[in-house]
Amino acid sequence: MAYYRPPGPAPDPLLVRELTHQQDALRTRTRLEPLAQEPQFIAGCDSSFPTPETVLSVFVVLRFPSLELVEKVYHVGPVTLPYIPGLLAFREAPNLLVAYEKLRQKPDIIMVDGHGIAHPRRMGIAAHLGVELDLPTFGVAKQRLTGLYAEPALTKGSISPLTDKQGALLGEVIRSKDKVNPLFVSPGHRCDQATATRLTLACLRGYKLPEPTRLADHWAEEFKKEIR
DNA sequence: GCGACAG
DNA sequence: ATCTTGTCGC
Repeated sequence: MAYYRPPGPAPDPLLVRELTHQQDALRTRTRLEPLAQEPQFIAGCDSSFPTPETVLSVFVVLRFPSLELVEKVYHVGPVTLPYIPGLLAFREAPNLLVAYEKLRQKPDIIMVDGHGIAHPRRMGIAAHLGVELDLPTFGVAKQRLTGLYAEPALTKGSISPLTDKQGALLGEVIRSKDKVNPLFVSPGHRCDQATATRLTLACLRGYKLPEPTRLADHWAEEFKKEIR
């Protein structure tokens, strides 16, 4: 666990202010609603950094609900921003969008690794990507960014709400496997909590991570070897 | 003022 | 995210 973080270079306050504004503008375009129809294809995506200055973005598409891998693509580009809590999307989304365009089989919904509305300004990378692609998205994160919750029971399938200080629902904390740290699931764009949670559970195959994210992670590792 | 802080 | 060995528990 990251109890202590070594002090990194202080991000430019003017840049942070500007990006925060852009984030608020994007937020006005988000829509939380149930899926129009059951998905036939669900995508997973992941970002990794082969070197400090290059980002490798991966997209995988699985047939739903069989979860068989249909397609996998990647794109390597330059890193343009350091990691800043709350502004993750500005660092990873640009390159992810390029990778997305390489997909021949477009998905009906995307499971993003990171948060959806469970974000300080309700605009985590899942919501951000959803708006820019105008496609349904939801986030599945391994760590909490914001919100309060009670530890869910240690058995697979246990769920407890993630809320803000006023009690509004931000997402759900889900135990995806017995006795492993829970996942933080929240809707991004054109999706609601029930859908995000239902699809996450439907994508579990005995591992902590649901298949879209797990396979995206796996292929990111493979592609990393391939590009050297 | 102090602590928290996705990937 | 990334670096990086052995080790504890189911």
